[in-house]
Amino acid sequence: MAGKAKSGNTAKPGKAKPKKTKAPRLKRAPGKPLYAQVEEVIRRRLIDNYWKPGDVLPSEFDLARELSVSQGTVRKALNDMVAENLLERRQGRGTFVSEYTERRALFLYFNLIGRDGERAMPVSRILACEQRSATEHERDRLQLAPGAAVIALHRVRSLDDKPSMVERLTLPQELFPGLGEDPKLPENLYRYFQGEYGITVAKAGESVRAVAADPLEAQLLGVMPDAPLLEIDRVAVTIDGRPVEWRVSRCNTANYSYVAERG
Amino acid sequence: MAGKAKSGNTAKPGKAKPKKTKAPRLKRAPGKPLYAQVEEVIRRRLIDNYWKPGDVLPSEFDLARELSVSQGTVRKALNDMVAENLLERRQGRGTFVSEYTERRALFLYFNLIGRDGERAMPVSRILACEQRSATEHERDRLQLAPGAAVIALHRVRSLDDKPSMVERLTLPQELFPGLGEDPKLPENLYRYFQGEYGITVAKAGESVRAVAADPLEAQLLGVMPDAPLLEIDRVAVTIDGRPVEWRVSRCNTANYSYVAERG
DNA sequence: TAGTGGTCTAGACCACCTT
DNA sequence: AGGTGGTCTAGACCACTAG
Repeated sequence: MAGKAKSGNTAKPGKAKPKKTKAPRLKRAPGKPLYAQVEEVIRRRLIDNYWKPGDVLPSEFDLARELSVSQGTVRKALNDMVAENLLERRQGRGTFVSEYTERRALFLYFNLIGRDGERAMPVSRILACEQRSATEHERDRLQLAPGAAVIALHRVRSLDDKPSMVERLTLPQELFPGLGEDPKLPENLYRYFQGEYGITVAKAGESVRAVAADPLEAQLLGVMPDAPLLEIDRVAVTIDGRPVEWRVSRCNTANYSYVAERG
Repeated sequence: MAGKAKSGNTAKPGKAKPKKTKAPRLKRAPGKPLYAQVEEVIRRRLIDNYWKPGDVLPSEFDLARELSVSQGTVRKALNDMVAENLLERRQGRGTFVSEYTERRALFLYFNLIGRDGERAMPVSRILACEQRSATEHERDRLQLAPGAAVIALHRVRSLDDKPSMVERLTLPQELFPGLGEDPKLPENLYRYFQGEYGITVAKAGESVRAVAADPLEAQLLGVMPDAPLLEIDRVAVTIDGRPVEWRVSRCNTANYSYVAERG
């Protein structure tokens, strides 16, 4: 998965199916419950891109037969993975691998909402894109080896036509070869990562602070220097926990606020 | 539940058990699944304080017999409520109503962490406490009728002995009679609400912005006026969705940051 | 009509905790 | 030893979606 991928497999997988990690014939005992083993098998196939976002999985009965467990055990495993947002189930249709729909991207990974409670889709303008050695801080956040290369993006995002966020993204160069060459990147980056590089972002940790706008940010966002900005520091990781993106956003929260649910 | 309660029933309920909303003998059909009806019964008993935080529930079999459903249906209902943080299950022990332990309070409702990743317990000092008519904004947040009275608290909270947050809390006076008279309130307010007033906070919604410190805040926190502060606006609600506390915290995030998980 | 997931049941056995 | 929740199975029926 490291080479010079970039295939563009948004729709049909053709016939070159990636490896299916063989049918394991699960047996109980090893300390782990059966349903956990079922989850591991399915998770592995998601990681290996054997099943891709949008794909439909075999039915509960088929999976149960393949893995030599009961349908109820498969059901528990699938429902657990639904709770993790990895799968979606639709009655009468089947079980699907979660996709990065606009709605989902907005709801899961874009948490600025307006005074009216509406989420607005941002519009981005790239200011700079370079490829260079990772700084120590970047290596730390992305778990990279010394000397590793990164792609660094700098962009401004507007909400309702008003520049509202300044973002700096750092990506491991090894995982995203050629990404910087594309002058226009789509707004839904995580879907692009999945479609172009087979990299699926499964979750992200965010830490938020208040900071003062530096002169450049102030100019870009049309605020006074030292105006308060909300800084969102996010590391996005794949299903297997590898960090694949570090993003620091500085937002003018005069008209928008960052939301979270607790409990 | 409105009177002049304040009983102090932290441990034993004595013999004056609150009403148990009778055994309903559930039957399938009304559009709602059986397990959802089981959840409603249990939820109602939590709301009515028939079962209080720390109490142990009857076993799955006993509940199943009482409600005339199968043990598996009760199990699904209980597990759903565990996912909502309302219940906790311990193998070999039983099913318990969630308590506001220090750990739980910190983990669920205190989301400032230090650079080292540690959560510190804050120490509060009350600056003012008054009882007055709710403003329009307060009535809106707490869903109060015009003319309703509120208790307004103003306090400073320190982390590692350094004043780090200025908080304004607004509580419906009707729900917390006599609260202002207690000169020293405990650090874990939500446990106090439960123990003294029988009011259980089940979840909270937060919205976060960056703001500039006003002169008073700057003085209290030892920062320059207009320094950037993180404003956390939280409304806490009970199990049945009634808002019971509005809290606005303004935090110096020079040494702490607000964390959230996404996905 | 056939196939899917959703609900519900009944029963077996295991792992853990208490006594 | 007895009781609790945790796992696993097998089978029935329902609700929804599709062709």
